[in-house]
Amino acid sequence: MKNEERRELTIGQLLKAAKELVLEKGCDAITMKDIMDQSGLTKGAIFHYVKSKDEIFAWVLQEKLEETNQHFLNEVRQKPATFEGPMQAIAQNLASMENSDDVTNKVLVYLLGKENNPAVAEVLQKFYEKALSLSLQWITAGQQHGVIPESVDPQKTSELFVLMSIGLRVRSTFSPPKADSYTAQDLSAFIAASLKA
Amino acid sequence: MKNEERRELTIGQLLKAAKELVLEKGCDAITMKDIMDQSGLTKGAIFHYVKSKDEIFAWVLQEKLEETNQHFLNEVRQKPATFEGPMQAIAQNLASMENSDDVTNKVLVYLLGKENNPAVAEVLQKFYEKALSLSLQWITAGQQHGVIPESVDPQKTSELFVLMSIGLRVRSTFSPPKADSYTAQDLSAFIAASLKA
Amino acid sequence: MKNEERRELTIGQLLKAAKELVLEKGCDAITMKDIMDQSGLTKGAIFHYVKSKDEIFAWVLQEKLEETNQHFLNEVRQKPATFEGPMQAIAQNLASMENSDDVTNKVLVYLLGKENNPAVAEVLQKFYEKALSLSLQWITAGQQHGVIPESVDPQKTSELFVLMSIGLRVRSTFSPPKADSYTAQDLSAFIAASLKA
Amino acid sequence: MKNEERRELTIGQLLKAAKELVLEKGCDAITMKDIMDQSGLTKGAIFHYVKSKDEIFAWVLQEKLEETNQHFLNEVRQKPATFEGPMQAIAQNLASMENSDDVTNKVLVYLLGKENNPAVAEVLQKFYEKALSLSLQWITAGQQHGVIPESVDPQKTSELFVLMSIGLRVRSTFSPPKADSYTAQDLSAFIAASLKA
DNA sequence: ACCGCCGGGACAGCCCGTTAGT
DNA sequence: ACTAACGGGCTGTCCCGGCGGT
Repeated sequence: MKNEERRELTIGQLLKAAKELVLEKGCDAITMKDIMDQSGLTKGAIFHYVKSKDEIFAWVLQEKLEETNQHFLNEVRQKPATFEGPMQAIAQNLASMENSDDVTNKVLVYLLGKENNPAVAEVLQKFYEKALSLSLQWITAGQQHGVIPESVDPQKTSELFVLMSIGLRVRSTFSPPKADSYTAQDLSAFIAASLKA
Repeated sequence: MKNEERRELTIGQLLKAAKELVLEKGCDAITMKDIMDQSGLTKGAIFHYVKSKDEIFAWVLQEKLEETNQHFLNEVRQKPATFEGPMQAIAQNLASMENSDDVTNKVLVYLLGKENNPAVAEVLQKFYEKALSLSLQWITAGQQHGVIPESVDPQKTSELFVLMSIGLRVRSTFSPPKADSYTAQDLSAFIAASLKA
Repeated sequence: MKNEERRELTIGQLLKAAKELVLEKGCDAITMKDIMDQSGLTKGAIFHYVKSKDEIFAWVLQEKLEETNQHFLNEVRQKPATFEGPMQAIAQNLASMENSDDVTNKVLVYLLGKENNPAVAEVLQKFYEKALSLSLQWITAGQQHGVIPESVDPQKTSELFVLMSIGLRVRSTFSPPKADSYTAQDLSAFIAASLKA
Repeated sequence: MKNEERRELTIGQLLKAAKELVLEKGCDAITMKDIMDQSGLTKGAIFHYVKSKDEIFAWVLQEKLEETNQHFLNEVRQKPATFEGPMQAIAQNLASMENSDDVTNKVLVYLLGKENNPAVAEVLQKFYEKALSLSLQWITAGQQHGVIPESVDPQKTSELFVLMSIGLRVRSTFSPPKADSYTAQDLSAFIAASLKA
């Protein structure tokens, strides 16, 4: 299957170039020419796979989404069912959300302004739902193992967490970290407190 | 001053047209031509006042910001220092944040992707700080009047609220309201609870 | 020969799709993608048979040309050598030439703008010569049977007829039929008169 | 009126470049870059005046149309009301119609394939109607001066002539002149004969 | 031979912003 | 203050070549 390989390779090049450029100059300033130069592909090759420039970024987000998903599935399997184990993973994840150089943050915020594009809207939708679903999984798992009290409403609580995490991501792109900001660490503490109540 | 009047009039037309178009087709799809047609102004006239298209949207956000500010200053002056009075105003405001047809939400999310533009970055910064400042004012005022306990950390708490409100605004633009979503009402309840603790 | 059958089938699909699309949206607006979708063939399959998009239309014209040719050969064989018989066939043919929804007209006019392409030029040439030859055949046949006087110059007369028929075809594509237009019927009368003189 | 001058100048450059290129390589092969290079204008400048590439050619045809019109109005005023005078002008005009290097012929045939474009359709319409109207004017003028018999139907006859002239123009673009072709001269003779009958 | 997918690159037209002019 | 000419970068479309597979 030679074609299959080529396909994977090309898409890999494309996504790699896109991620590099996002860090270098920010989504909005990236042109197709930038992507062509960085990836070594031509316009024809790129548009063979995507329908618009924005769809490239949607793919990047999608990829990140799958990485996170994979990462947490591993976490769940390996770690024993303590409270601190998953909580540490969450804290780590939240930390990346307030990093203004995080590709996911930049791409997410860029795509938010492009909900017109159905492909973008779909990915954003998925992103939101996946975040929700992961959050929900942990809470219910925690309740099953008795480390999170039954009094916690899994649905509402996880939605609250996701809402705040979005706030964190968005803030990272325009607000420089300040001394007295509410940090990811604060949020971790808040979450921990909420789940013990 | 005749010139002053004309100036105000022109800018009024511009902002009015922009807001109408935002509702009609979404920020990203709006072109200068759309704005020209809708406002009746020519390109030269528009660029006489703004430096870029995005600055128009920045102005819209700015305007909304001032409206909100004005509105809440009135609230604070008129209402007595009870807990429920301001809380009602907050709840009302939160409700508009989850309305997917709210101009402020749409413009805010659009501008988030344009932080490259300094003028945009500045307005976003102001927007965030104003929201923070309003939140902070209420909490400290509440504490002074003894309706909010001193145990509440004003700074952190208001940052948490703003973070969540941003999450709410952002979610409105891409996630259709669902039956079991965490709503603005839930958030109001959460805030009320937090401030009584 | 299985291959032979498939070949015919594929080409048939291709031409059928092309003709349908011509009626639907006009030659100029048709893209390869349209043809692919309509015919169910892929690009590779199509380009295996033709060298360029325009060649598809050239084939369509060619096909129409052969149909007409076949039709008139039948006419000539079946009908006795009267004046009215062939004249009726001519009239019928002329009528289709002023139909703005006639595929032949549309394709012909489209190809006229593509004489650069040698394959197209060749088909146009053939088209013109065939029309001329048919016209010539009838006139000389008529003269042999004594229904058309010898005073008529077969060559010049048939060229005149073809010239006018081209005018008719071309006009059909851009001029809506008007009350006082020179119609195909008028042209039939003119031809009849010319051949009796 | 400085702007007016610039406007005229720019449009002049544009049309001149277009006409040169038509002769050089044929309408269909001309790209925007060709026109930009030849005219010295940029894409922005060109598209400020026209909505599409085809509209440039429509303008060329329009210009030619007006030239012809002007030319014949002069003819009509200067020449006395003999039969041979105008007939000579007609013959001259017909001669240019069978010149395969005539810009008008090339542009006309090119535009015929673009009737989809409303701007093109309009110009073609005008072209046809103007040709008709000129023809009609002469015939009726001739009848008033008694050099053309009343038995000639002005409307039908002029339509016939225009139809044939279109045929002549179209043929010029794809059929090389042959020894025994029906020439413009033949057509002149035919017209002369028709108008004396 | 036939067909499908990957890939290339020229091209049109859109769109933002600038500048000369009124 | 306002207008209109102009510049040119950018996206996405489109036709087609060519390899790989059947």
